[in-house]
Amino acid sequence: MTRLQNKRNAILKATLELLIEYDLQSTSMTRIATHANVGMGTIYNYFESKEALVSTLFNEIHHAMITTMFTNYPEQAGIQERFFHVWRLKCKYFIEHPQEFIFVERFTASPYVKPNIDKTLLNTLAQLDIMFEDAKQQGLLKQLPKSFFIPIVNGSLGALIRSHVMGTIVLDEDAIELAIHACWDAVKS
Amino acid sequence: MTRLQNKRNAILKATLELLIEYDLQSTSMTRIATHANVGMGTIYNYFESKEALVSTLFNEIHHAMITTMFTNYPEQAGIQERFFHVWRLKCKYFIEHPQEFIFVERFTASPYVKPNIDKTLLNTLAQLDIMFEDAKQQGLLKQLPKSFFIPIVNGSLGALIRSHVMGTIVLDEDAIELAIHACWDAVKS
Amino acid sequence: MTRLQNKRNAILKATLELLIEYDLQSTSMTRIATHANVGMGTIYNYFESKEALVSTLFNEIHHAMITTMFTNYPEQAGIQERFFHVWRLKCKYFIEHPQEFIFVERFTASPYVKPNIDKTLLNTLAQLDIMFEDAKQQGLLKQLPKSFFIPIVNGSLGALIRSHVMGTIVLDEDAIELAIHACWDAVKS
Amino acid sequence: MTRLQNKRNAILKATLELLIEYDLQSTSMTRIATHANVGMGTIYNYFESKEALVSTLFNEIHHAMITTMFTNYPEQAGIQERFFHVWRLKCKYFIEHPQEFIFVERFTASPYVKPNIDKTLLNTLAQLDIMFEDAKQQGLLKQLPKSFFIPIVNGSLGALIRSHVMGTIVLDEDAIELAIHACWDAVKS
DNA sequence: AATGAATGAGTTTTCATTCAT
DNA sequence: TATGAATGAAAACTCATTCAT
Repeated sequence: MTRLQNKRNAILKATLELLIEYDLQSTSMTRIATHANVGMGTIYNYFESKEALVSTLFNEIHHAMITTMFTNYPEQAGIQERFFHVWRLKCKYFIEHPQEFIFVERFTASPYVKPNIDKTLLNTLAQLDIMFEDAKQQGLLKQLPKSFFIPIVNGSLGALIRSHVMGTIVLDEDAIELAIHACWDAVKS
Repeated sequence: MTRLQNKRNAILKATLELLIEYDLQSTSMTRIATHANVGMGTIYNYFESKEALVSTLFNEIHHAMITTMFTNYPEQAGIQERFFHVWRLKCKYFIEHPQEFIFVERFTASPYVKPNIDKTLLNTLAQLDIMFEDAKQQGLLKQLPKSFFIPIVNGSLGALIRSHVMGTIVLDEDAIELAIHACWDAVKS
Repeated sequence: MTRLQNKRNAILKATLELLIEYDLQSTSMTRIATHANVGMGTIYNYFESKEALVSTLFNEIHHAMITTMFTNYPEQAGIQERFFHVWRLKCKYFIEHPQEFIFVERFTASPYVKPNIDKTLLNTLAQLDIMFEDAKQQGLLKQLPKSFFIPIVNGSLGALIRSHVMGTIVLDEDAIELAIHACWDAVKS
Repeated sequence: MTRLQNKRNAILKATLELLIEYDLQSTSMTRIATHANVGMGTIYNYFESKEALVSTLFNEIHHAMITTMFTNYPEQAGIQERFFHVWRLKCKYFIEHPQEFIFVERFTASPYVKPNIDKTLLNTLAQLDIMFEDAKQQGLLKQLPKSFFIPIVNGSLGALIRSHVMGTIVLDEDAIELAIHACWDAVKS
């Protein structure tokens, strides 16, 4: 079983590494197999098709990111503490996994990947809504529709992570705190 | 010449329309030609290759967006007026051109397109730096490296535009003002 | 147009020639293309898929055979004359086109080909029913269900043609007449 | 040994069942193994290759059919009795084994199967020649080359069996007798 | 300039067969 | 013996590009 998981993981890793550097079309199955040190046909023992492989990779990263964001989530703490917790972990996750960030950015909203968000994930994500709802109740937020807040925060931080990954800024721990603070200022009343 | 431009434009339009719905690989040159009501070989009278076609489309949209952003730019006005001017126009441009937005989002950072930012464009964009520099001089900005500000603002607004285009929020004129205001709060000290 | 038909015909001819000698699976599209003196992709300009190509070949031969059988069909003549006319022409058609015979035999009832019998063909074939119906009315036939007669005749003649094509018998014009006579004896009361 | 034979038979049965419904190429070894409730590699303990498996199946059915045809063969009886005996049993065999009929029809004359008619079988089949020779001696047959008679009879009956298996006619015991009678009329002088 | 049939390199995918367990 | 994951050769098919008209 360990061996099997190794093959599967090697294939996913190879796919990730190739796709952040090359085109989808020039990242051929043969190339992936070679890069993963695996026979070509082996990929098809683990994934139905190239599309399924790329989609699986996408969904696994997405899942890992969200799971990370809510690790040790202080459900009972104050708004700001919850706010900072979630986005701090998101930033850290992608700064530690820059390839995953590039990949997810590139394939979000691509017609090629079939997103597969399961119930567990949706339940987890519901915490964000609860947080913003609580914040609204306490009059902490700007007079904007609720659905505006996540894009505002996510958008800024995503763009900063991209800049960091591209090397145009350095997003260390201090900078992350300042950045999240800026996002908080953006949404707070 | 008008006829020729018509063909060229028809090809670009067809490419845009197909690429926001379909994959790069499944958007074949034949399909583009058919959709543009043009012979297959005709595309090659206007564009060197598929890559050149897609890159041209990308760069023309990019160019149009930036040109729009700085139309009637009040170079001598106050910081906030300049700040709002630029991003208001960006929002409006993409809300009026949702297909262009989707396309640009999808192909920014794709290894397939070759961005071609010319001098004029760079000069125009330099105005943003000037604005943030002026703002910093006047002590209006947070204590963050200068290169943080554009991602913060651009990221938020981009995400909001995406939400609007996807139909999860409505970004009308009032909402745009509020959103830019939020971004200003994010960067202001 | 002539050129185009030539390519199409060359492809069909090559497919026929290869399929009577080799397996379906070892008759690759590349092999067909080479044999037809045509580029590989060209096949796909004329046929949707390998399956479509083989099915088309099958249906065209089938069509040609039936059309041949009813050429100058003496609709008003006596039963025997009509009977001999049809089967004599079928025998002659396949003796002149042995490859077509082998191919049709091999792919009749194969799950691979999709038979496509159009209305015209069905109307033509209805003549057989009419003939046997007339014969029955005149009390010329054995006391057997009507649907037995065609298999009886067709089966015998088909097997004889196969033997001829395989070289174990010689089915010349005289032998054809004798064979059809035998078939007539089989069905006549 | 019984267990082993069971596996072998399960594999042959699975092959038969799949091949009458699906293509040779889409009837993969994996599919056969799954259908036979047997491990993939197990097939190769009993058969050298896919080709050997299919050929074996073909030859075993062929063997069974011929053996059946000559069970209790009344070597000393009159021509007609022998004639009816043989073909009656062939009809019955295939009506009781419709899958075998479809399979044999499909793979007779396929370049894929390697027919393997052993001496015993040939000796058995020689009885047919003897019967027709005797008939000829007694002046019972038409003035046709001897090699014409078997195709005439076999062809008709095969076509009738096919019609029965396809459901377009019903070939019950009475109909079989009438059909063989028709064949006798075809060959008799 | 406009066209689209022809092309074959390059891609995804299948599947018979092997072999370590 | 029985197994089925691993393999890669070989297949079908796509599609950017060319070029004769």
